Amino acid sequence: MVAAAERLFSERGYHGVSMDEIAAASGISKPMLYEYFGSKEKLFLACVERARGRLFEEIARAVRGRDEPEQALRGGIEAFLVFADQQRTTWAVLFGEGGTFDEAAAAIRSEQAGLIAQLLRELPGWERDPDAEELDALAHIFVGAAEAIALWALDRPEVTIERVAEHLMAVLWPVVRELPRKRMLA
Amino acid sequence: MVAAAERLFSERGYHGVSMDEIAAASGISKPMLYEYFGSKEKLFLACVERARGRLFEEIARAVRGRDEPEQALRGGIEAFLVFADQQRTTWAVLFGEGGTFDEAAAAIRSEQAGLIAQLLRELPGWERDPDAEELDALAHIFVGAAEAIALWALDRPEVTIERVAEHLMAVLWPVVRELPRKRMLA
Amino acid sequence: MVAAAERLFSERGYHGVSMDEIAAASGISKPMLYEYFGSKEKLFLACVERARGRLFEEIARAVRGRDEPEQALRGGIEAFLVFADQQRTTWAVLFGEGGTFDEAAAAIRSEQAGLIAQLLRELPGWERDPDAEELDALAHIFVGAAEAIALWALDRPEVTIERVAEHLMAVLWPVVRELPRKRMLA
Amino acid sequence: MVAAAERLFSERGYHGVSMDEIAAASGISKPMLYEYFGSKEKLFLACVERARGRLFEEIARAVRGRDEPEQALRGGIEAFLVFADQQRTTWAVLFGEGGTFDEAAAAIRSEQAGLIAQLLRELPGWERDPDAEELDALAHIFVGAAEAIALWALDRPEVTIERVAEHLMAVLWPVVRELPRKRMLA
DNA sequence: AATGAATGAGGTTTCATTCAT
DNA sequence: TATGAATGAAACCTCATTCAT
Repeated sequence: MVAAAERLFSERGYHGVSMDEIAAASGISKPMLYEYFGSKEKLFLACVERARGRLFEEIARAVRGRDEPEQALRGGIEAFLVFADQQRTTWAVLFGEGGTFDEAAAAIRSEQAGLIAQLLRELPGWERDPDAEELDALAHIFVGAAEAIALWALDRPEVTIERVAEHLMAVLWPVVRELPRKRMLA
Repeated sequence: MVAAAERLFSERGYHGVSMDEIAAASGISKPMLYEYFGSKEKLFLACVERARGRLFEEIARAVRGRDEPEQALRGGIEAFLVFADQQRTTWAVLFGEGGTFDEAAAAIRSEQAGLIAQLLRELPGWERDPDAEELDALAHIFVGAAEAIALWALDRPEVTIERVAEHLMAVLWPVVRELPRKRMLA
Repeated sequence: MVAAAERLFSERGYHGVSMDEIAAASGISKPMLYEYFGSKEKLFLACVERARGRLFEEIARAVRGRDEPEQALRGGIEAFLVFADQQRTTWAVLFGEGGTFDEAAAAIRSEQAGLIAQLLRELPGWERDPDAEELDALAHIFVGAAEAIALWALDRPEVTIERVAEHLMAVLWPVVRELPRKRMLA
Repeated sequence: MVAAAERLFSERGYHGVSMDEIAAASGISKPMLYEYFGSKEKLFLACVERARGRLFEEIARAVRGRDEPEQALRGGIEAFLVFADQQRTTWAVLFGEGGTFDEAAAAIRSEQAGLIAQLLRELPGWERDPDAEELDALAHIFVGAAEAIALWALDRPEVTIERVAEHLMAVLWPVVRELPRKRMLA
């Protein structure tokens, strides 16, 4: 039922869709939308939450299925790329609405980065204590890089998803490989 | 005159600002805004263009002022971080409006990545022919990573901008250093 | 069961309360409200009727309990003041809804004034035939004066209800005392 | 321009009139109403204010034109009665909206009673210091009595306005006449 | 007998945009 | 050239009211 809203939002943005349209596309009436979600903002957040849940699941599954860190990283990247294809607009709204969704946006970013940081922490062969700030910053960088390359790929349908993943791997893998061994900050 | 609009947009987003407010903040009347810009969309694009110009200038100046590639990279990163502090919302709107600004967004991304790619091309000591797609993809990754770390830094006022730059350097510098020497894709 | 509705209406006015709220506060479901009362208007009228009944009872009891007219008047005034404390909003709605409740409002006013007029008629020592119009007009004046002083008292919690009653007595008692003896109109 | 709104409100109550209707009746468009008044509540308050101003003027003129207190009182009463004929609904809304207009209602009541109290204070021949609370309470009683008899008169077109005024005089004049001479509270 | 779920209609408010001056 | 005044359209939201169970 929230699927229709999610599709519309991701296609035309938060302000590009009216509650009337969502109601029509959902096959229910507007007051029902309000009965269930309370407001347009909350409905949007429900869509975000749903998308976020799927994203996490898929990344986690892709990562935990592989034993080698390199394969795990590549798997996670590919899962993310597949996903980002659909949710570009939704996320840009979430992070760019100028105050309206700041709280939710921060929460999502935190959680997303938390997942990445956790994965980094679970790398085999740590020879030093992982530094929390370092892992956090890296996680955010990874996510930003992944989002950017996903966007880049959108404009280049001729580039396969595997090749896109390789571009990203070329940047991230050296970092991941060296991370357990030596501190990266001067 | 467009400065007021730029400030408002970057603070509260495209839909968070009305033409009335912009007119009031600019000290001119609404019909004048329409005389000069034609529509709200075009006014917004003018703001984006102006911001883009400044960003390019500042990054270019920061980069070209240093001889060592490592210092140049760091300088560019810092210039970007300073800038991103103010334009976060504007850019998210630009890239997330669901169709409205897609053309302009693509143009900006292209140009921005073009600048980075050009800088990479100008690295000293290339031992091979630079691959256009590779440079382009890297450039986008760099920009995405920089945007992400900038956002991360916004929530952590206790982290100095130099330290933020170092986190990013830790990821980007190895790539830049090795880039002229060997192809990164398998 | 209608008690909940009466409380809500008297607190927030006719339009300030929704049928949803009344149903929730009553512990029954909305369709039951409609089964029992038919419409919001009829439910409101039922509340008014209930309140009116209590008011009459209480005034009548207060008045008939005393033998001396002065004590009876004071008793009635105090009973009214206590009551008006709670029903202010309800009554204002009843009399001010612009057509919706005019019929019921007129009926209530009539009956209320009829009670007062009857009490005046029962004063001891009439030395002339009571004039119907005169009694009716006086009754309305008494009610209006009582409502006004009740409202005045609401804003002044430091004034005791006895003192409020005395203010009103100072105006009404001379009239009541002289009424049976001589015609008041020129 | 606010006249149309005042008429509609006084005929059908606050909730009985929509902004659409007011705009249509005023010959202007809805956004203009909002430009001028900001909200429906504020528009309603503007109507009340306008009516209040007229009421005060008319009462003051009627009262100050006569030298004898008895004539002054009668004049004020008649002015009020004429006025109340039109504003019944408006005022009932003002005083019965359950919180929305409480502040304005209190202000109006205060001012209205203040005017009456001042007139009482200006009675000739005070033989004691006027007691503020007493005057205030009396003023409110007077207003309430006047409103009630005005309402009563509405249902009885056969009763002339002069006769209505006499009914009220019969209650109020003895009080006014004795007021300067002796304290009325025990 | 009783209700969760549903809705048509209408409310206030705002906005981008344009005349008339 | 410049603007105060104006508006059509549409947004979000709520409510009294009714089915299907």
